[in-house]
Amino acid sequence: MHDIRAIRDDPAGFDAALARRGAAPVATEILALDAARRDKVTAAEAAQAARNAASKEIGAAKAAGDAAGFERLRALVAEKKAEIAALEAEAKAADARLTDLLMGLPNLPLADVPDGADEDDNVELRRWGRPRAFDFPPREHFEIAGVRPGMDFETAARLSGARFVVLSGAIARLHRALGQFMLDTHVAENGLTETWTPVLVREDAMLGTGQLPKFGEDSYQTREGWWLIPTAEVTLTNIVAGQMIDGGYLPRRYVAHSQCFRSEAGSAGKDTAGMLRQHQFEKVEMVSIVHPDDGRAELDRMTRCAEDILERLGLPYRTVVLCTGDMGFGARRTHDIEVWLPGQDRYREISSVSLCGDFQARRMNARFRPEGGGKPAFPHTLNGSGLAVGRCLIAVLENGQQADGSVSLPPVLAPWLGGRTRLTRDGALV
RNA sequence: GGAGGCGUGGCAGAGCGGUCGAAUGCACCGGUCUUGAAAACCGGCGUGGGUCCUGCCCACCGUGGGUUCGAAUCCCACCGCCUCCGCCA
Repeated sequence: MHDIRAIRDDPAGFDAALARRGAAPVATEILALDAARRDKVTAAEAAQAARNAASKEIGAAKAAGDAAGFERLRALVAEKKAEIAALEAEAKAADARLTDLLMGLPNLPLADVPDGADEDDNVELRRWGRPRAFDFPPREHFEIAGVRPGMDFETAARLSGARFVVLSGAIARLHRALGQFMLDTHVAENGLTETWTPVLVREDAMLGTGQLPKFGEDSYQTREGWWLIPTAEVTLTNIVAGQMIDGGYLPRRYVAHSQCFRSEAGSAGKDTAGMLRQHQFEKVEMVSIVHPDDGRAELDRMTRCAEDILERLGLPYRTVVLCTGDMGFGARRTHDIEVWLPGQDRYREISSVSLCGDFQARRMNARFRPEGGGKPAFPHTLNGSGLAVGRCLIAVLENGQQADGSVSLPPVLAPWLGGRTRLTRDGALV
């Protein structure tokens, strides 16, 4: 959510920043609602002050035995009371309209974010590794001989429908190894705090991080009203919701390995083969809560944490900065990391790291008290995948595949695979 | 699922119809003392909003209603949390 003062101070600048994201101007409407709200608030407060003054006199009138004065003041208070109720109702209505409007507005891009309409306008920051030269046509992950016994979409369809998978044997273990490797690496090497959270959350949590109110279609909700998290960003970030954080407690850096659930509404027909796009998947997620001065540096740090995982796995990637048209709702700047998938002959998103500024902190009412005293302020929040486990599994399989249908696995995973480093063409770990 | 209890400032915790924006303690920020620190003592210290802004005003004791001249205090509803019993991984 945006700071109404910032909009008051520079409505044109606000609209201009929104326009970079392709959003229509709203500052005029916001300021009109804000002005109406303040008019009502001011009027209501004046009436309240009058009532309070009369209330005080009542005591004196009664004590003095001034029956006439008492009745007169009593009538005045009754009159003000009705007036206050009416004005407060109007102020509240204006405030609700304003909040609804503000809660539906996306965050503003930072100045250094490139303008653009869609992913084609994203700007590459760097590349790491070189895609391997194959002396045979590389297959997609679900076509590789050694993979097929352990990746069962038919059974998953019977159980759950499209966009689900049953993993078994070596593939299930490799999948588990990847998640553990990522989590252990972030904790041991990057100083993040291992966290385990619910995957069912209240509506407030979804509002806080920005999945709601606009994107309810993308997530699942239970009969009891809980939402299934589409990412652990929701729970990790909302850890500080409603809190007053001691300034010395920042930065907070969390990491969690969780199930994620997405309805993929609007993705019909996209990535239907294989396990690239599933309704349920695993992700290792990083979240940082930092001092406002440290947000930009933290974005780079977090991006490096994610890139580091791919480098340890020996998977070629490129890092792009999303253009204004491709950024998510709550982001001010986003770095996507795309891993090379030989089977698709292209880079595909495997991580997205975003700096949200105080946008989510305002929605969550998460504040910190600066060290050395001072007014409470909003911290800045960041979130990033480190990494999407299912997609990483795909990348490991496709990049390591051999002509005979076996797969060479990254040596770094051996400790989580009982020392094994290869998947045979029959689907065994050796 | 059944029964009961509780929601007050950063935290703990009083208050139970007016003198309460709210005692007290802790934490925090000054200051005295000290070579320095601690202790002790003195002072300060909630949040948000409005405004004709070196000030003044308004609101806020989970949320929303109600009773009353007047509500943190009484009543109702809702939300949340806790405890016990049942069930259960």
